[in-house]
Amino acid sequence: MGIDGLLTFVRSASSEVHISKFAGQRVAIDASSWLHRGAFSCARELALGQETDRYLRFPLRMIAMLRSHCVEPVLVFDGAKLPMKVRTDRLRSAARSAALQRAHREQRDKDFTDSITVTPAMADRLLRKLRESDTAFVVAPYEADAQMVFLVEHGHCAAAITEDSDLLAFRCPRTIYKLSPETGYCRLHSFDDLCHATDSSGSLLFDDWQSWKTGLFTDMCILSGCDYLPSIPGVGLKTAHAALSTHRSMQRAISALHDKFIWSKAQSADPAGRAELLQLTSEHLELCTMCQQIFKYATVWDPVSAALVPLHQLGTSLDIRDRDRLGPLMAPSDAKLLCEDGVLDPTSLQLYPTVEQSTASMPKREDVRSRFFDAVCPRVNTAACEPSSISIVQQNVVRRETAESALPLNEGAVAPCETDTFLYSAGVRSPMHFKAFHVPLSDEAKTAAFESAHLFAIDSPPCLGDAFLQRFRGI
DNA sequence: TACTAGTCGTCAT
DNA sequence: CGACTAGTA
Repeated sequence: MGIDGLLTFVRSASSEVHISKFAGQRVAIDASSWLHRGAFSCARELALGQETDRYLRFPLRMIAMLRSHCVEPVLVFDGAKLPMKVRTDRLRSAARSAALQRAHREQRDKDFTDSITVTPAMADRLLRKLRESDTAFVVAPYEADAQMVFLVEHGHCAAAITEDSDLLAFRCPRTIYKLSPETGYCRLHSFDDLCHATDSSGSLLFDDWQSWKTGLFTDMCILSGCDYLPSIPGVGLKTAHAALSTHRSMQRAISALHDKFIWSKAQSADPAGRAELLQLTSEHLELCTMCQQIFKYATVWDPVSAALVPLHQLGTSLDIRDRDRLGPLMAPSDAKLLCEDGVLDPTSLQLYPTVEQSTASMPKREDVRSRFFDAVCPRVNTAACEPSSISIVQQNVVRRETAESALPLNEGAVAPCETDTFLYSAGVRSPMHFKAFHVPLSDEAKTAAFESAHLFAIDSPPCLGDAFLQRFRGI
């Protein structure tokens, strides 16, 4: 998905350049897309579970190509899945499994390549190569897209290289698409150049660019359907653009689109359904507002402060449920190991198996980080590599179990849950899967729990889209 | 005219 | 993931 058709829509505001335009500068790379392309060279082996690392060739070749033009890459890896994205992820992984089934049956090349999945293990192997070659990297806590935009906006990188149109929705200042591995030519989209974008008849797409720049452009992407939320059936980029051009706000555009949709279904006169339709409209607006927040405040890693921060400064404080939709925070020590050191699986927050073995024999860890951030970040704390407590509690996956005395209760892993009960973890560090136990705690323990700001509970995230779409289709 | 659903290519020999 | 296209309202 991404934003379907967006790159074509704004093509007039992009330009063909050579990558050497960025000579002497750093660029952020969407590492997953390079791993994905690399995996084509060994799709069959990967599908059959055979040992191979040929998928590393392509990314390494691309890195060499960039360096040959004096462009220094910073590879940005995907982190954990955002709760709002489960719908899209589920669709994609279902398609991959289906392809894998067919591949096993019919042994067709196409099915093998369709089944390609970039796994954390593959990312781990690339990360190791990057350390060997002193290549900079960042592991995003959640969306690599948001992380790349942060690096570009804060001047760590001059541009982002990707194939995903979401970077424009994130308002990335400079994005490079279609970088040719052979020639080094590519298509550059500068966000501010969008003010010159025209349609096929040559008229300006974004009149009063300032208002598009500050929000309407992203609103257009959301309304046309993004990874976090499907669109109203029949609404694509053109319609979203037209509605926002006329109405100039998400709220009014949604109202207008709903009216139009309902008119087209010729049911506007039904008085019984009217109240429910109003309800649907306001729910849709709320879902779109959540998407706005993700595109603006998604959780990213700030290499300078060595902390998880929102992509942009949060104007107002959000309630905890809204906050966690942007990507739950985690223990600072975990965030550092994950994002800067790249030694944790983003989903489980467990050390990669291979790394765990080497930690067991207590090797030096100084070479673990990327060169680029050495200057701004302190040394790795080896002690922090020991598996410790979980840092995030996601109530919808908590399996409530009775506490048993035999279980080792790690320090710190406490989250306020009910009045007198706290969730106390048993040392599993994944924000997505873990066991927790209801344990009554002493007052001191409660105080300690509240004082550890990084420990908290979140409500079950909604699986967006499905129910919403069904209700629309039911009209 | 615009949206949709489907197909194809991404590597690399 | 995007690009491209034939089919549809």
